[in-house]
Amino acid sequence: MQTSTRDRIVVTAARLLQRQGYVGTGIKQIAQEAQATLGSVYHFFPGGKEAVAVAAIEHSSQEFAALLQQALDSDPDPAAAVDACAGQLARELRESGWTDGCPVTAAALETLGTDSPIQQACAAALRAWEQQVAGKLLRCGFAAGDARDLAATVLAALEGAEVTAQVTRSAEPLRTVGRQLARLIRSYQAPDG
Amino acid sequence: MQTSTRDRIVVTAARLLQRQGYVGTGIKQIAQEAQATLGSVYHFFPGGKEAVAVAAIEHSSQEFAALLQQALDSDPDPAAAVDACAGQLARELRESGWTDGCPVTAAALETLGTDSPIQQACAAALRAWEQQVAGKLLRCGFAAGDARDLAATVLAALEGAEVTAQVTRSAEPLRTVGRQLARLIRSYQAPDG
DNA sequence: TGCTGAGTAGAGCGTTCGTTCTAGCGATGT
DNA sequence: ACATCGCTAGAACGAACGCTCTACTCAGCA
Repeated sequence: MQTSTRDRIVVTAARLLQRQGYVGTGIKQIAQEAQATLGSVYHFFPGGKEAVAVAAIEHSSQEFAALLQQALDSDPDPAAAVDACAGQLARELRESGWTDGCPVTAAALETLGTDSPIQQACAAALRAWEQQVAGKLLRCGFAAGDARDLAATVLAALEGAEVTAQVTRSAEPLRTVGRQLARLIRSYQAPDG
Repeated sequence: MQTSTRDRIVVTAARLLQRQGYVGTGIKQIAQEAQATLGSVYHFFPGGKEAVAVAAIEHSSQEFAALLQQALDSDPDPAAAVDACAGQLARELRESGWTDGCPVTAAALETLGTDSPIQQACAAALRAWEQQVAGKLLRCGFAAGDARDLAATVLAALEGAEVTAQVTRSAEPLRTVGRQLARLIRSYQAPDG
């Protein structure tokens, strides 16, 4: 067995959470698709379903952070990098049949009223990704305030575009938003920025 | 009894769907909170839970369309109108304790893989809202292509900002995105647009 | 007075949920 | 050889799920 049972549970749970949300994903389904048994799940995660979900979200958070960093580093120009990032999201979304969107949105929306650790994990993921974008902008010479505002906008727009793309089963929203975000970023680099 | 039983079911289902998603909302909960009985629900909606959800989403779609139109009409300048729209969303979100976000996102994300009527209702709602924004831009003299791209970006960004605002329990993402969207729109009105 | 049909009321169906439980496996240490 | 321990395996629990079903109320009408 190449991967450990625990890892298989986390990875499987992450994928299912991404596609079906928290309530829509059952512990038994996770165990079955991870080729583990119920006993194993509760052995590694005595905290039950919620603990599995938190571990899965943290896994997804780091996994996407790596992809995001790679896309941001792909071009020295931040506007082009953000556009590339949107393109990357569009490509992966299409390849997955429009099912694998943002790995935390679905779970986050379902646990909003509560102050569950799931919600906190999702918030932490969003904050970390935003920091990555802001860091790229800072390194490119943007003012701190501009970098913060732009990073928040970039992340929100990409998030929304991904949802729209999933619902309409089209890559166009992501492509369009990528172009518009690039334009917005460049507007700060213009002479009268 | 002022409102009809059917209307109470639809309105209650819409609110619950918005907050808890499709899977997280039970038929019995809808019936209870709507002060109706299970028999009444299945009397008015022989299609069961799915039919209730579709009716609720269509209701939410029209309700939000009215609010959106009102915000868009509040200012002749499209950039200011979009910013006002973001502000309006931020205000309502805070007043609801960060629970009442986009009325279709949660339900849409849960039914993505499927081709259920719920997913189609959500897609129709998004398309209708985008058309409203595009219409405003067209009326303000924007080129058709620009209006379409901007409308898609505005809607995606607002959608994403609302999710971010809900997860972080802060109005700032919506305020920031509103300002940045206004800037983006104005960049098309500049002399070298 | 009795019929009809819309709407109300809720018991109960089979299924699935998250969780707990006991039993057992195989590798390791002594 | 034996005990220990990490892990696997799945039966079983109570609760909740969506849905079906029968019984009931009550207004309208001849």
